[in-house]
Amino acid sequence: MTQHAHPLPVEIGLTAAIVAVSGAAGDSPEPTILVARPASAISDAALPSGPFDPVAHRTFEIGLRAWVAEQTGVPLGYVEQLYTFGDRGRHAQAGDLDPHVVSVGYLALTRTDTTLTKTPEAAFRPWYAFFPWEDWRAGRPALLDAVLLPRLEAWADEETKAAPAARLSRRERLRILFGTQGGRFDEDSVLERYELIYEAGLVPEARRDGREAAPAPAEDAPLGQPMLNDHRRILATAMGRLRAKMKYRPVIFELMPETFTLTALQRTAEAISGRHLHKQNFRRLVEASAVVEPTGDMSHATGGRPAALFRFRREVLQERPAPGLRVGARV
Amino acid sequence: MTQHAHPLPVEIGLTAAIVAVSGAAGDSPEPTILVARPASAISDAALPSGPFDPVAHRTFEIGLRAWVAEQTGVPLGYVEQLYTFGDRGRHAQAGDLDPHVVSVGYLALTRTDTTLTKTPEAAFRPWYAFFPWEDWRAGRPALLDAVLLPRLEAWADEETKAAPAARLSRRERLRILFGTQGGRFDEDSVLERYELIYEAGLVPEARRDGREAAPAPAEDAPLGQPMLNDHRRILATAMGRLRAKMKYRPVIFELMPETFTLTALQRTAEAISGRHLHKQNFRRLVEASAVVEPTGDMSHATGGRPAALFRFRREVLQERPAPGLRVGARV
DNA sequence: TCAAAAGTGTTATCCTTACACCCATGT
DNA sequence: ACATGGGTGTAAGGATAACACTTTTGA
Repeated sequence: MTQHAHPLPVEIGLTAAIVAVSGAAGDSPEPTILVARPASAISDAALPSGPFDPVAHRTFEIGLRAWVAEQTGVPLGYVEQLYTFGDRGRHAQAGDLDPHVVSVGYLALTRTDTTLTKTPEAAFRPWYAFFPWEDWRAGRPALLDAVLLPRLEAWADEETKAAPAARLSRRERLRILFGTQGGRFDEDSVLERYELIYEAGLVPEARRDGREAAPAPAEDAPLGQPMLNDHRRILATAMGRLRAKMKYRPVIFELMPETFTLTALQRTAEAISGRHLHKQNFRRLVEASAVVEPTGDMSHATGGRPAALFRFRREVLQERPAPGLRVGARV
Repeated sequence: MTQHAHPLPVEIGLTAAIVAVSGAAGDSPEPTILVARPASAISDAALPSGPFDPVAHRTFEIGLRAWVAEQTGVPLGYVEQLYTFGDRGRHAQAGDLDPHVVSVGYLALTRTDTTLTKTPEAAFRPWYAFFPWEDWRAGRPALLDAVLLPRLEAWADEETKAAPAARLSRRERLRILFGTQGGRFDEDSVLERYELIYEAGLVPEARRDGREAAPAPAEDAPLGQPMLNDHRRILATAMGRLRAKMKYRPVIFELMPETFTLTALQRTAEAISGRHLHKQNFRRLVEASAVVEPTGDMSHATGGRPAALFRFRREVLQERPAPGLRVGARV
């Protein structure tokens, strides 16, 4: 009940999931994430991460913006704190890792995904490279039925043979999170799905973490590219948060160019949410919410009939409490 | 881009907003919050807070549960991380406060609000004592029009005289957050409202923080009881999060006794959300969502016709992805 | 002239909100 | 008998989801 009785100093690291959309002006945009060391044969990709210096910077966010600007040159727009991780891996033995590191995860959005001049070893990579099962734009990902679900089902079967769970059964969680057995696939639950997969021991991160190997060896077909430490968990948190946030805040425009066509906006919304959206309903929704206004110009770069260009109406921030794109249509 | 280049040790404090509902079985439940030093003439109330020992505890949550159990004897049910505060007051000068303290805020729910044996100096106090403008159960709080809004309007007027804001104008934020000028009062935006009031310098916390005094001296009619440091901000975060969470997760049952009447459930939902709910719609909603089941027993303690007793159906967790009480009715 | 993409009009359904009335018990 | 709270049926309105077709350009 006392305030900080024993001084137990730890080190604070700020880890950022910096998201951009490549080709947001065009027809096939891809959400990308800034990684420090692009995955190679020898090392996993890592999110950019830096120490927090409480003397130099008054707040985390100021500190974050400072080192990101300094080290990568990427100008951050929207920034939001995600979660603070204090654990050294859920199944690590005491002393396994340095227990004196706490990392505060952040989601940041930027429009710049042009080549980075300052850090050649950092690059924007498509986020679905790390989460292939989250991309449903072209329908149900083949990976799901071919690899992921069979392994998860096997893992769920395991439980039935052993002790029945006190809480939610594995099979029920599978159904709720992946929409098996007639359930819906809720695209916002990125983190929960990753944690299930992690628990099942199907990603290398889990095995690094001291967890027993999964029934099927996952080496031969990695389920998405692994990342350093718990960085993929932070990215999953960021993806889920962005997908959810997009529906009630106009954050998507932080990722769009100044002007854009409605189709480009739809493709970007689809790229982030990982779903295909219904064209007419999307347009009606956008029109009804009055979040954009026509510039009067036309884009002739579309290949077919020229498209009207629009811009974000900043005034909506002052008009409506929740001016997001409440995309809901399944198809 | 490097991982934790310079060791800059800081101390981690865990601060918990521990919520219970007093009289959840009865007709006039009140949401309460555990405070360490009940507000007296000489000192502000404080949320229970303890240090995080990274050696003893693997995760924050384990550490939190440990010291809460040890020091207060309150058994925590649902626990959720809220936010990590790294700043030493938004307007403090460098060196003002110890910059080496970072506090991780938590929301925790408990059913126990019986007298605490272990810590006589801790007590559950109604949360609306700290946020009187958030209680709309008996209609629009008188405090709003009598005290709060006039001062906020004065603060908004100030701006018009000075430079116009680059972003949202004060008046617009007022309208959006407090529902002035025909807007809606969104009960989830507890934190945003508190931050506006704080920015306007209307709470003692803001003045402690080096902010200039508000136009009207706030001493004579304090706007809710102040708290130590930024604890009222943490409580505001907790209230907003609980109000929002209640709508898509069955967290309310963490605050209810094992069996309860539908009216008791409604009164509890009202107590938390701060709104009056429509009886028939609430009941239909509860029935449709199938989150409760009748026990078969009746409660004769109501004063009128006996009421059927219900219990939470834990199975809904396994059936529906978002089994909350989507209360939406205005009246 | 035709491919390729932009853009629109309409209807069915469900969910939300609001309405007013009857019921069972204790005093 | 009557006060007190428990409990229900139904209809209006709006939002959402699904439907297929016309228009305009570049090649």
